[in-house]
Amino acid sequence: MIMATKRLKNSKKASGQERQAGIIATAASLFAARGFTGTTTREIAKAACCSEALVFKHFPTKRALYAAILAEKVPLTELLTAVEDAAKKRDDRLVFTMLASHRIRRGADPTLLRLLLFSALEGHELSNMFFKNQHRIFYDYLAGYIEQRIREGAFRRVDPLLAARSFMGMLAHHRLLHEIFRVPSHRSPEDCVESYVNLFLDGVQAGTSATRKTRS
Amino acid sequence: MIMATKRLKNSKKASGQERQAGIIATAASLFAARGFTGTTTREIAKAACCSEALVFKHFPTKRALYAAILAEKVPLTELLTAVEDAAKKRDDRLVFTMLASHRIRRGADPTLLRLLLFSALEGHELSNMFFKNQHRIFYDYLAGYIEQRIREGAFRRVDPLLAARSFMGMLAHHRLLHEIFRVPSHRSPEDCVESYVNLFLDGVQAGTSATRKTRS
DNA sequence: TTTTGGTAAGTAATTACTCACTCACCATAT
DNA sequence: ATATGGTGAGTGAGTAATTACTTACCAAAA
Repeated sequence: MIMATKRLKNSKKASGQERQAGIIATAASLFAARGFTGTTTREIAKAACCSEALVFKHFPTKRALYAAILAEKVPLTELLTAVEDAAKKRDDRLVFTMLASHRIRRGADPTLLRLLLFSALEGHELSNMFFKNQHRIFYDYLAGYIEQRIREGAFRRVDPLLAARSFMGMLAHHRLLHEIFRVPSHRSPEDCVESYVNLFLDGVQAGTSATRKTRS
Repeated sequence: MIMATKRLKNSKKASGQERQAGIIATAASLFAARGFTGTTTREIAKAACCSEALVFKHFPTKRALYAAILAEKVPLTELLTAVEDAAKKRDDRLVFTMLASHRIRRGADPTLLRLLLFSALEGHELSNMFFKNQHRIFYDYLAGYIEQRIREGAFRRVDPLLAARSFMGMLAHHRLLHEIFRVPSHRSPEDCVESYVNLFLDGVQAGTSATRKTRS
């Protein structure tokens, strides 16, 4: 999880932007591993293979470096356009499976989840924005989709926001168990995704005319 | 959340046990609020209305004090016997509603949840035990109940453990949103509990002969 | 030569933890 | 009644190490 940014021995200097990006990446994994108060600027410098002074040349304070990390946007356009495509075809199963697979997959990196939780627990001011970009965007989108499917009669009349949160809750809890609490899994990620999607879709489709694909 | 242990002005000394319990309670709320590395022994002493030296008379190190907090058991017998009662009557709705209401309720104290998350993120050795006592006990019990109901034909053939985690995931996510990320709620706790229980029961009862109580 | 990338060696403040030391209280011997 | 000595509760003033951050300076490009 923590890895030093190796620098080539013969190239003495890196460009300013490279260095800055390197420091951000290195610090992000340290903050994710140990939290804000648990990480020292000395550790960051050492892991980034430079002096503490250089870190402070790029970022006025430790908090500013932390804020720069939280403010970084994760590109999600690829996933969202693919989901949008499935949504247009009204392929409920695919929509939910894609979202679930994006969160639950083999070798998932717990860094962002840990950053998210640490920032919220430690009460950083940018925590809310980070939460919105990383998490809320999913269940807000999902709530919109569910609302539409209810109007179309494909789902029963549930509270769309609560239903979306329920589904995201299953996924978040799953990640919490395995990535944070280190609970060993007795099923493959794909099996888990399928189970969660089945459970949820059966819940929202109960009593409607929607056909459920049978499982083996 | 954080409150100093007030001592009466005329009674100069407290008994050893009282002091120890007071320090534990005070430190627990501080650790929950700011984490282990984010809390100083000076703050703990000040909040407990005594000197730092006295804190170290009771606990050899800061970590030992933290460990004493995590090792404390929360009495859950009252809830579990009540749930056991509903389980005997095969009142599925009541079983799930009681468990959900215990987690989601007005004025719920986020202290234990914060301690749980902080201890896991910061990687304390006792974190697993704390997790087991605080959380795992619920979904392990629930998994057993679900397994039984499947055998009885009341629930469809789902993976009991995954199903139990799904339900607990809805609740954990709900608490995370409101108690940690401070997302305002648009529904009452009771409404949320009802929605979650309905959604879940419809999911596991789909295709069985189980009757679902209609909602307004 | 000026700008840029980089650092060694500081600083004052804070950290967990220790030590030498009171003080109140209480049973018992005088 | 009162002096005696023991004990547990409690603390002020430290300690060495670590913290975030600064200053003065250097070397290699441009």
